[in-house]
Amino acid sequence: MTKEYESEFLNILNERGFIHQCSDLEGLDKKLTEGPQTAYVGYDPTGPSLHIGHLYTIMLLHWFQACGHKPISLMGGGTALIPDPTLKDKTRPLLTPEEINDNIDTIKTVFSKFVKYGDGETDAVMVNNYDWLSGQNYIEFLRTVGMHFTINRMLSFESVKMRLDRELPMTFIEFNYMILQGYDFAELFDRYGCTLQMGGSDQWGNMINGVELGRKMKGASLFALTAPLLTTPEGKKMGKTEGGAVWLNADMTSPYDYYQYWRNVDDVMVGTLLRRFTLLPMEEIYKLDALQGAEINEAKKVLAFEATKLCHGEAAAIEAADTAQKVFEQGVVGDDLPSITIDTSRFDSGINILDLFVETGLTETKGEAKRLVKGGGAKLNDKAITALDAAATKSDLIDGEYLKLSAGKKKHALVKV
RNA sequence: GGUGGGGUGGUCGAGUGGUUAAAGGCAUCGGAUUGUAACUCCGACGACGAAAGUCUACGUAGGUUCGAAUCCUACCCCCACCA
Repeated sequence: MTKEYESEFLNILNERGFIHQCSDLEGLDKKLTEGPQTAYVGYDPTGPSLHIGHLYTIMLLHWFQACGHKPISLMGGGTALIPDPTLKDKTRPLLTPEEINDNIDTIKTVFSKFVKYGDGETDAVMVNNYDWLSGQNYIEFLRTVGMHFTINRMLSFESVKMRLDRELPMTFIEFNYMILQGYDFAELFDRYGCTLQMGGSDQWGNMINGVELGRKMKGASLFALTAPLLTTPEGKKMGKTEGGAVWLNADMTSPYDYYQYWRNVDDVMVGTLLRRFTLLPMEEIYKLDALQGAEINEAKKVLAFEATKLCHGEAAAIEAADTAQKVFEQGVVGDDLPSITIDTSRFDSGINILDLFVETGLTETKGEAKRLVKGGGAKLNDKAITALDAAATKSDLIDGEYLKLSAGKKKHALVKV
């Protein structure tokens, strides 16, 4: 394949499908060949963990570092205090600083799996914009930063226009979001000589503000680069599953569930996902992407394994793959299934099967468990449960050690004594 | 501040005194099919209960009524126009 760009970084991004928009591709390309650069991606800690939807920008940071540059992960501890109006038709409820700090703490642990932090020249750093936003003096801020923004231009941004066009309310606090985000870029330029901001394509408007502000305030030549948002063929956002988001923190989405998420993606997404979320060489990806029909399952296994390995480590990925193989291909019990442990004495009078479904987390409520039984999707040791008042007894224990409960064909859990 | 409109289940959106746990769509969950895919079809879809049934729910709080999401009062919030 011919190289389209001078810089290794852009070539990698290009062949892996990460380039959507750029403020100045040629200029950036040139800049990247001049030596180590610094780039950042901002994350709003509005949830307790990052999910798959954030992953592709983390990959951007990964590749950036892999190409000999310095990545910055910016925690929006300050901007999270301000609701981001982008692509939303309602104002997000305000978070408290405590909630935000808790979120940052759990989010932090994820990043170190994808980028290397430290004090070296190309080691990543993590910063929190609360540090420079919280102490801002309103009048001073308006004079130094506010002067550079015209309302005319702000009104033309998609995020604002959409609200106005649809006659939905947009509050003043939301209106300020883009200014603060723009200011981050200028600040990071000062602090780290950071000249590139990367992000999802939904952030384009916000990012462009940073580029312009940096030029106006600092005379800096800054770049913005966005990656296309991931959507399913039907245009739905990826990263959601029955239980909600697929989280990157292991205690919120287990490595096994994480593996299963990738294992079950839509056929047509496999190639795209392999490019974006694995580190496999491109030749290998081309090969996998060329598979047809049922063979695509092999590509999905590779995808699931590689993605899990990247996020949770090789050992966890092997275990998840092993369990999946046992459960789905051999029909035996895998070690990595979710499990609970209960006291043997509870078997003496039999345990209500519906309670067990709730306790294992396979269903949220007993009502849901009941529906499952009625619909024929509830199984105990792979045998369908037909009675709503069924009870599990000691004789149901396999090898006297455990029970296997299933909700549908794909969700299983173990009850151990 | 004034006038008018509006706040319904995860979401969108019907419903203006009883048969309304509340139409319909979407989302979700199961089943059939299949490749642990997509499409399609079928079923389920407030909680508790084996069931009968009980409880909770239509912005909040009271009230009228045998009976209210539906009527009245106050309050909160949103929208539009006016000031």
